[in-house]
Amino acid sequence: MLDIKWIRDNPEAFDASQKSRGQDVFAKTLIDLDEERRALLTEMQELQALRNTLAKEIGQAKAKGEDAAEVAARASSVKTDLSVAEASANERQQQLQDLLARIPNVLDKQVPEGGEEDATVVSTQGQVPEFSFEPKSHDEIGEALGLMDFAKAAQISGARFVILKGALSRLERALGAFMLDVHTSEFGYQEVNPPLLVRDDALFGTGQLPKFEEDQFLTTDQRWLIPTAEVPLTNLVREEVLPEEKLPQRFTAFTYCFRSEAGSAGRDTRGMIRQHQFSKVELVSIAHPDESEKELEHLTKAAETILQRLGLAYRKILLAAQDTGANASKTYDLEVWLPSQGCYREISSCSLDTDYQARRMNARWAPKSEGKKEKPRFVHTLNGSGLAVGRTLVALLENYQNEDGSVTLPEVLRPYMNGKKEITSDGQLV
RNA sequence: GGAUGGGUGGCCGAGUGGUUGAAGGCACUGGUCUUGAAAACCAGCAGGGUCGCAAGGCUCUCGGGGGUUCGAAUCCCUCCCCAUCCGCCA
Repeated sequence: MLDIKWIRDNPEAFDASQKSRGQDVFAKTLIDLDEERRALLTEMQELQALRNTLAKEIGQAKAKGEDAAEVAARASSVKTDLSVAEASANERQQQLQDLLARIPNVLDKQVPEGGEEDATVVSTQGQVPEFSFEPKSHDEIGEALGLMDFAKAAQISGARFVILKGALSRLERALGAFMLDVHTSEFGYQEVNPPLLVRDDALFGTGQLPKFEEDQFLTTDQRWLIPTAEVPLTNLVREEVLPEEKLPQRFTAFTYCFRSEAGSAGRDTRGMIRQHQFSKVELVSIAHPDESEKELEHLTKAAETILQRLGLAYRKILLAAQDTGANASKTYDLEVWLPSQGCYREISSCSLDTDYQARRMNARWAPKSEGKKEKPRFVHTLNGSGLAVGRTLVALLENYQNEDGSVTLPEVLRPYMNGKKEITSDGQLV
């Protein structure tokens, strides 16, 4: 959520950002609406003041035992006017709120113009593997191992589900544990095991509601399956006022995520790239506004470290305007090399959301300053995948596959795989 | 799911229709005292909105929303949350 006052003071900056994003709401609409709202508000408040004065008079008169009938009659008519004024002020207020709730964050100045093709490649790391044979796709490998079953998953749950078994099931668990260990022991994140079902307010707080309702799964009791652990993790600070010295707060969680994938019909239909349910290790930082830029680098580095340790080739890109999510002022994507597709595919998305989410969930911090007492201010929130576990498994299978169909396990994972080095072509761990 | 009791400022807690945005305490900030610290004492200390150059004014907020009333933290309705007991259950 943006601050209407900020928009009032910076209409050009707001419009420039909206234009870059390809949005069609501009400052003038909002400012006009806000002006009307404020006029109505003033009117309403004057009537409230009058009401309060008269009510006090009545109270005083009664205390002295005097007759207050005349004042009471006046008060009664004020009451009628007031209810009309309140109704129109509230209506305008609601209109403005509804509009603001759907407006995306203001883009950082560094964000390049354009769409998907216009991302800036920040760095490219690791060695793209060369194969002396035609590399297979992860789903071919997994099915050949007998450890990945899309057909049965479809029978049980429908399209966009998968069943992992044996070594692959274990591999997913190992990856989650490995990632959590790195983040908690090396990057200062606290491991959290959050709820996977959340209320409207939580989703509103992180910005999935009201605009992206159709991407979520809603349960029969009006709770939502989390599309990412970003939702419960960021909401950990909702309605809090954190002391300055407690910043930054860093949280990580290994959870399942659920997405309806409405509107992505036909995309990534094969394999486990795009599923209704997938596991992810999420990173969330709650930061001081002056430190948030730096915190984004810290968070992204944590995610990159996983890729590096796993020996996967990847690149880091800065998303262009139209590809940057509504919450974010700036987003880095990490893309991992997938031999079967011969290209880099998103495996992590690390965003600085500035105070956009904090405003929605009223998450603040109290500045600590000598002598002077300052008002609480909104924190900055950041989130990133560190990493998408399902896609990491995909990348491992493809990048570490051997010609005979076996898959070598990277060194760092072996302690998490009972010391085993390889998944053999018949699906055994050895 | 049933029953009961609760939700008040950063925290604890008083307050059951009338100048109560709210006693008291803790925490915090400043000061006095002290070589320094502690203690003691004095003072300050909620947030949002809106008007105003400012000083400051007005207004809203006692879990959320709605209602009764000239006037609501206090009465009514509804929803949410917490606690305890019973039932059910991984």
